[in-house]
Amino acid sequence: MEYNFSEIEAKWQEYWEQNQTYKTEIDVKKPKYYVLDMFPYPSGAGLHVGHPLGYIASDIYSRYKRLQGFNVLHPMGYDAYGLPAEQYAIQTGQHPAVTTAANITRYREQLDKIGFCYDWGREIRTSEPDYYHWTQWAFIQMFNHYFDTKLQKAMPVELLVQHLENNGTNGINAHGTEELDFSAAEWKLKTEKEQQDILLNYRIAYLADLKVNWCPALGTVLANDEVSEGLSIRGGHPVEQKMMRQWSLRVSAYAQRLLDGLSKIDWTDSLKETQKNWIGRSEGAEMTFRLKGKDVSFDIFTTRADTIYGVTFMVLAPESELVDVCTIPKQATEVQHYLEATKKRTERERIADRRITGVFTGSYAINPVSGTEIPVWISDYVLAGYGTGAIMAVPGHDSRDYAFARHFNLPIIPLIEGCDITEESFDAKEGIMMNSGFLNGLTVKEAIEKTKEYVEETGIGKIKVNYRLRDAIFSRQRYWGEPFPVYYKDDMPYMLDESKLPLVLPEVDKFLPTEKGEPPLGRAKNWQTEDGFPLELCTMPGFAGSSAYYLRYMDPKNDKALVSKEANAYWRNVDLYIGGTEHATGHLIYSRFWNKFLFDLGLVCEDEPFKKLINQGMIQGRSNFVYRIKETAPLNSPKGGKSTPVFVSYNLKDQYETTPIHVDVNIVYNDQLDIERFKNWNPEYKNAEFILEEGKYICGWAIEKMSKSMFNVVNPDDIVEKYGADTLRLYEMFLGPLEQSKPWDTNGIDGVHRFLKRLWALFYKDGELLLNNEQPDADELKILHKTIKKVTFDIENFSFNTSVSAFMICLNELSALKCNKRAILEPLVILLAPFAPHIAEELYHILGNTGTVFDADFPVCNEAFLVESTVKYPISFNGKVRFTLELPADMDKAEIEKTTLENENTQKQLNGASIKKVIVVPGKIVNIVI
RNA sequence: GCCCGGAUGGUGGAAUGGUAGACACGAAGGACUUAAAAUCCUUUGGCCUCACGGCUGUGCGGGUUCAAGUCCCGCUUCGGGUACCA
Repeated sequence: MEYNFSEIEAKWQEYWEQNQTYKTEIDVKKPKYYVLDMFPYPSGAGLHVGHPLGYIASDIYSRYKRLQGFNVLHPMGYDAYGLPAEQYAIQTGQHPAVTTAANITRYREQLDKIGFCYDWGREIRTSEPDYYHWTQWAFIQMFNHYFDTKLQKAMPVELLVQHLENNGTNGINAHGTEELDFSAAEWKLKTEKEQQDILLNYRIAYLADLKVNWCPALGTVLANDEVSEGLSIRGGHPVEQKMMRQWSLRVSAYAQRLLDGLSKIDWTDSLKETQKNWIGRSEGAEMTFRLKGKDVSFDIFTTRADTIYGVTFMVLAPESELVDVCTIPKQATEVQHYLEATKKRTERERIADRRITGVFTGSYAINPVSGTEIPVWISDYVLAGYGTGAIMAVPGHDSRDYAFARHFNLPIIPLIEGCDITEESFDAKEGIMMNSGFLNGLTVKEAIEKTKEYVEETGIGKIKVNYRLRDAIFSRQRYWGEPFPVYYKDDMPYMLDESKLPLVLPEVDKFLPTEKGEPPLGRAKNWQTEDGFPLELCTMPGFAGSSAYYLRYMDPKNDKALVSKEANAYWRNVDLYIGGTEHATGHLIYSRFWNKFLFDLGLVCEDEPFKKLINQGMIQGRSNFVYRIKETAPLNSPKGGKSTPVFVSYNLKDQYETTPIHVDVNIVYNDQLDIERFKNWNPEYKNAEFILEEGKYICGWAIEKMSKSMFNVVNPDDIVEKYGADTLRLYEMFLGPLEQSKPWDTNGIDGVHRFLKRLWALFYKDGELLLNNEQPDADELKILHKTIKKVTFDIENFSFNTSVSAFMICLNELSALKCNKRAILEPLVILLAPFAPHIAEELYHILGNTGTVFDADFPVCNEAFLVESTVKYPISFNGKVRFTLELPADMDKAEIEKTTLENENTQKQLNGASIKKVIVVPGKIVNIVI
């Protein structure tokens, strides 16, 4: 019997489905373990060989945990809303629901071939009404809550209304967009519309006029994490700043908790660091500056209050409300010109061209500490969105201020003894203060503390913590997303009653904005409530559906709640989450925020959604090249030339002038081109000629991104077809450490395929079953248990590449011993089952078992079999190993030293030299220093 | 600029401070075969040597240590993240 992988794999995949092997239910008798993959957006291109990397790793871990007796939740679903399907719909008129469904079918086929242990009974799709019901529901809760800064948690808005009725804004602890100030009496005098407008300032989901990232090409607003360097992440279209009334989520209120939570979770340091930077906590002081000659004062934020004596000018952001106040009539025209010029520059232009620009307002502020008068300027290097939109400029010790001062010839004062500021500012927080009044002689660190105290005591300011984290803009002017459960009355937003959920996405005739420029939902017929109030026209962004999907998997069919109390109490949170780093500042922040919000409401029992997180590395492509000799370019080329292209093999190409051309990696084997297939690959090369080396055409190669245009995309289906799913799974793991980025190179897959064939050969040879029931000897037991120990350790550490090599070593050793013993092979098969489930099932049955191998117990290492009676000591001289010496394992240090020194090889090496020192590490090494 | 990772044979990669290159690919040689595939065996970091063996070697330069790919300091370089964040 041969190793017929296609037959075996089809057979077991069918068995698993028929027997519901991976169906998961709550079982309080067993400990739970929740393994989650980041669910995919089902794109039209299907899966390439890089996509399943993380899925294979999580699948191995899930199966391993199950074999160890855990009740493992391992679900999968689809992030089904998204821009590409809608862009495609705009171009073709094809409804995004149709293309999305087709893509999902394709994904499912591809995933099924790899043999994953997902419980497909729990599948979710974010675009299904019974799923987005709960996305809409969560939004309503966010609208109905505010963030209490003292309790550091979400509280019902009714409590806030009570407070406003009794005390106005006095003593209020609500995180707000703006600081408001009114009395209880004033509150009561306001109209309902005015009151609603004020409440929007505090709600966690709120509507506000914001400066947003507007992408004209996509016709929508984008969140900060969807924009990079002024271009949209999806599609790379230019993004501009625009004021718009938009829904937002008050993520910034949770900044401190999002930061604190990082210390409780097992994520990589680099990912935590990325989130820390994104949250961007900075401690400093907010100080008040008075304007000279006017009864106006304004606040600035600084982390370097200690440099207050070095302030030589102030700078306002162009968008700041203070611009009007500060600008004197004489400067008005100039300021106006500057503001207009700034407005015209897009974010992208500002990044590309960092000119120093600015304009003087004509006003002077007064330094609250030194009393000095300092000019107030306007410049776009100060951002309206951070701090107070105004800064005190200390050119001596801030490089941006320095550049500005140099450009406009403003004074620069050094504040640190001995610092050189002739060429650049001295930004480091070190040294002894000077020119700084009461701070002179202190170190910078002392000065920072002293200034803080001073600021608090004198009341010229207060200690303040600022965060870089912005609220998440939640409106998208697109069709293919969750509708908001929102209607408008008198221009104010109101939530639909929860009984009206889900609010189903309506049909539209086209997926484009209306003539009036409204979002596509403006085309929907009867898009209004029963009472005739208009419904919201925007839809929710991509991250809406992915923020709480891990909760829904716990209880996917529940139509009363997102997740039942008992399902949540059992499954709690994700024990292991595997996915890419690209979600570090998007999904992984939003999910944590969303979960914390639900936690505050008492709806989920864990404060953090993902306990342990592993980022699998990117699989890069490995492209192949052929080299066309230049003068053999096609006839229609400007240079003319021969009509038949001539290609020269890699190692001979330097003898010619050549053009490298990407060639499909699927017609290249071990860098050798299949010439016949190449000729058929592109009609242009039908009659091509080849200059070969040693009868072969060898291709060049390069590591590039895996993409269609580079012809380096490898489809997992092709690999499964040719080698089987088990080989694919083993090979993906064998490529290298899970977290490292590495190129896919199909060369080398033969190694793991041979491994499986040789494993098979321990059971069958020439159609004869070799399996026997003989007692294993000590050597065989040692090989087995050594492997159990190594593989268990490696799985626990997610070092799957080394576990595959441990299996290979084990097999090499067993093959050498011609071991066909059941007592050895049966545990080995179970050990291998998480990695290569199909062949393991088959062999498990050949061993005479029934049912599934995944109901077996994972083998446990018995250390007794690993005990060695002797140790081979490397004997080194001055650190260089010269020979080895086999000594009894229980020999003590003194004895080892004595035996070593008496050894004739030692005497030979010493050659009469005197010994300075002998280091003996029992069980390890002997080093003789001469 | 700042933060985080890397850098080891022709290639992917192993290596709790203790014999660097496990395991695999590729390559070379051999066996089997009419031939090919498949399979099996041998060799495979570099240099010197018929050989025994020796020298050298983990991006570069220092250091700590009996002993450094591994720890420390200073660079080079590649990848990722992030940015007029005051």
